[in-house]
Amino acid sequence: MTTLPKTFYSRDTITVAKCLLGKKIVRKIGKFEISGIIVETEAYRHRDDPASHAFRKITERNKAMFEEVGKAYVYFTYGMHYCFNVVARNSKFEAGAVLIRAIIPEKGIKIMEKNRGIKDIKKLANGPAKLTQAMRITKEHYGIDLTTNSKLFITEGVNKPGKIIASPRIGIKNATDKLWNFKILIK
DNA sequence: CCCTAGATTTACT
DNA sequence: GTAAATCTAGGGC
Repeated sequence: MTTLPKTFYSRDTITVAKCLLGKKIVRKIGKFEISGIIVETEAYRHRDDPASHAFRKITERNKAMFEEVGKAYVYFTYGMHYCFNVVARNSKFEAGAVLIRAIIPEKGIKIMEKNRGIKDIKKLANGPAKLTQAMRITKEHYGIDLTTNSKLFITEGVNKPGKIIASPRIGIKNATDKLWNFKILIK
């Protein structure tokens, strides 16, 4: 299982968002391993994307989106939730990231159930704040390099994602005409 | 099943 | 001060 390289993330943010579908997120906590297949993503870009955190200017919160591709951008919102993004962009943009919105749990399901406090597998990680809670991703992962980190990284998963469904992004008010939410149906 | 409201921190129109 | 890349519980149907 090889970790996805920097070159994977050095492409257009939207391309990376689509290509991340079907890939696998691996999280190691002590000797335990948690993993899941990515089934939904959203692309957030820079100057052409009013819905992006990076649209206006660089700030303390969004600065990771301007840093090296392949890093993690974790932000805190609604007073109680973390969301997990991967920095990705080509050379045309100064900033960009892909929000991981949902995964299908694979390994470590018992740990995820414990982290989430529920047992319904379908609801374990089917939302951006749910998967961070299930995998224990927090601010301490802000800015880590997913291409070199051994506790949290992304590898090849199922190779053929099949049909990709494009939709408007969720929970935003601007740029709802852009179909930058991508998902696949498993089974 | 669908809809509504509340939780609670951060960042800045 | 208020809106935010959200989730859950609870009530009505």
